[in-house]
Formats: sequence, structure tokens, C-alpha cells
Amino acid sequence: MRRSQILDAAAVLIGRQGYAATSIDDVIRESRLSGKSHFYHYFRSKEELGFEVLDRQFERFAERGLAILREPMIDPLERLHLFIDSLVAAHAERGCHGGSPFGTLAAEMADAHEGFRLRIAQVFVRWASQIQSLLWEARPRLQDDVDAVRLSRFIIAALEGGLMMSRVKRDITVMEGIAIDLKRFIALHVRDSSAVPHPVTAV
Amino acid sequence: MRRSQILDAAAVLIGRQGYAATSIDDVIRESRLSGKSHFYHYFRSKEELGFEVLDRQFERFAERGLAILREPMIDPLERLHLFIDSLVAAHAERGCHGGSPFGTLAAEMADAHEGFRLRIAQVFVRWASQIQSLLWEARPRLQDDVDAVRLSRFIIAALEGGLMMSRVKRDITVMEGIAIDLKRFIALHVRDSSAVPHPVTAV
DNA sequence: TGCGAATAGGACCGATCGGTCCTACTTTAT
DNA sequence: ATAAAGTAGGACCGATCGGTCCTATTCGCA
Repeated sequence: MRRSQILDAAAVLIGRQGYAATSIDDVIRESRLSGKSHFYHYFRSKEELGFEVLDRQFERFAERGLAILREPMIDPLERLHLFIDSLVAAHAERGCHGGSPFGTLAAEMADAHEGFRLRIAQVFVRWASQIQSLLWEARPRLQDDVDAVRLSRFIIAALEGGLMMSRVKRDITVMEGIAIDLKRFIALHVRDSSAVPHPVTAV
Repeated sequence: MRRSQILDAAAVLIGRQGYAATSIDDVIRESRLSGKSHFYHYFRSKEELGFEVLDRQFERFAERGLAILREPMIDPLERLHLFIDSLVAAHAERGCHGGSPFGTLAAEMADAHEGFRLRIAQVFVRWASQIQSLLWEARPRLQDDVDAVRLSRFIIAALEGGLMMSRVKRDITVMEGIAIDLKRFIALHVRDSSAVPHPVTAV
């Protein structure tokens, strides 16, 4: 129980300040532990804490954030739009603070810590495969030559980049604009081109 | 002279390790200074060093990277493609290490240091306005309702997100795929829809 | 020739870092 | 009842951090 309290507190702190900038003392203070020995009773090292926080963050994201991608009663492409909207809304709720926990950690650790790099790479792989499943499900409505792997990566990249820019500018309209364009790009892959919400001049 | 040596060394280190993880001693060692007093002879603080490194990085990027966007002898949209390709090539040359210096710094500092946040926000504004100028120049070939501000932000977000993902996976093909899709999205805004390099089924 | 800036090098400071060690009290399952 | 696990609290360690201070020597330029 205490363990999960520590993980929760650490997740908040690491998400807000990054991994390196979050000290064990910060985590102890935030999770109201009695001392360092108490912390080291549950975790062998800061690295172990970091790994578990990352795993936990992705599990929650998969359960809560990615869940909408699997909703069986909603049209697949509609689900994808809802998912994008949910990310925008979550970012707006946080006042454009924090961005994506994975993108932030990725930028900090990718070149500095191989263990984190591999774990974060796995996070993106699993995220992308969720989108690929959805794309496969929507296949009848998509054009024949859609590259699901490439498209899923593009969606994630645009979302991550959008979160980062929106965070830097503290302006949710940046992220909203990226969401609009991303949806238009997805619509480009639909068989019926009239689905592209854009006045086409010379067709 | 020594000053620029320090800035060069610091730019490399900060690009590789981040700002917080780069110590003054690291910079002194890398730029072969004699001691701390020697460093503090040129810079009042680590923060001042960081600001100047960031300014310098953007100036170089504007001169070397963004220059291609202004080439007067090349078709505007062709320039945009060349620019995207140049980012992919630069990332491949670095072995997918380092990503974008601005994106990395943005992720680290956006919520931790207001001074850096504002400066990085300015970097993206100026980068975006360069693309907007190009888009304005290409206006005759674009559809009437193209939102240049939104499109320029989307391009940067996709590129930054792509660099981040490619760095995490250490796989240049990720970034290459993002470049392909980004070009297709840009082509979507061209008047002549046959410019979309994608077999259109139901038009 | 002289003067100030640049270069060199080291001692030192308080603060913080991740991590260890030790003692002692309370809770819980057997 | 008893042992194990959880909780509590503090002293302490070596290393590193950003930053200061002090003393020399070298160099370019007026």
C-alpha cells in the first residue's frame, strides 16, 4: 500500500520535474515517509523506482487513455477522433503543463540511460500497435494501400510534438490546431474522399 | 575567442546530456579551461551560459538549417521538401542521437524554468514564421483556405515528434516514415489534387 | 614601457545528491 | 506468544553541484 503511495507521488514529481530533477528526498516528503531507510525498504534504488513509475504510467495510460481505442460499440475512426480529443482535453485540464509523460521522459533519458530508452521505446511500440489494431478494424473503410505501421507512428509523433509545442507556448490552441490537421490527415486515408473536410478545388 | 569555444563545448554537452545534467566542470573540461574562475570570467552564471547556448543554437539553425527555406531559385514547395529531407539526413548522420536541440531542451525546461520556456517558445515562433513566409510565397499553388499558421505548427510538431520517436527507437526509418507522411499532408493543400502522391480510389 | 585583459591554477564554501547503517516501536499472521 | 514485516526517525558517508575568492603569469595594445 505504502509502495503504491510512493509510486503515485513519484509519478507526479517525475512528470512535473523530470527524473533527474526529482530527488529521493522529494519523493519521501511528498509521500510522507519517515526517512530514507523507509524508502529503501521498498525500493532498491532510484533507478528501480523510475522503472516502476514508467511501467505504472503506461499501464494507467493503456487502461484509461488507450481504452477508448478499443470501445467495441463505436466506429473505429470515430474512436480515433475521440482519442485525439481526449488527449487535447487532458492537456487543457492540466493548463498545458506536463505534456506527455512518455515524451518528456524520452527527451530526458533517450541518450543518457539505455534502460529507460528501451522501456520508453516499448511504450511507443505498444501504443502504436493499439492504433494499428484499430486501423485494421477500420480496414474496409480505408484505402487499400494504407501503411498502418507508418500511419500509427505519424499519429503518435504529431500528438507528441503537439503536446510539446503547446506546453512550451502554454497555449492550448496550438494543440487544438494539431488535432484538427491530424484528423484531416487521417481522413485522407478513407476510401470516400468526400470524407475529407476540406473544400477540394480541382478534383 | 575562448568565449565561443566555451559556447561550442557547452552546446555539444547540453545537446547530448541536457541542461541540468551538464555541469560547469564538464564544460570546463570539454573546453580545456584552467579552472572555474576562468569560466566565471566569461559567464556570470550557468543560466547565462544556457541562454547564450540556446540563442547560438537557433542562430546556427536559422543560418544553416532554415536557410534552404529561403532559397530564391527553388520552388517554394520543393524547398519545404528539401528542408524536411535535410532534417532526416542530419538525424541519420548523428546515428539518431540528440534529436532536436530545441525539442529536447523544451521537454526538460518548459515546466521548470520560465526563462528558458519563453526563449524556446520564441524559437518555435520564428521557425514557424519562416515556414509561413514560404507558404505565403507558394500561395498561388495552394488552396484558398490554407491556414498557414496552423499548417506551419503542424509541420514543426510532426518533425519534432518524429525526431523524438526516432531517437528513442534508434531507428531512422521511423523519421523517414514521418517525413513521407508529412509531405503527403502538405500535398493535400495544393490546388491540383493530382499532386497527392497517393492512388485515389473514389474521386 | 606600462596597463588592463586574458589565462592559469587551486582552495574553499554550503547545499544537495543517492545511498548505508543503526535503533526502536507497532502491526499482523501463525 | 512470537517472529516477521512494516513503520518511524536520525546520523552519517563520499561525491558532486554552482559559485566565490585569491594569487600569479602571460599577452596584446596604446
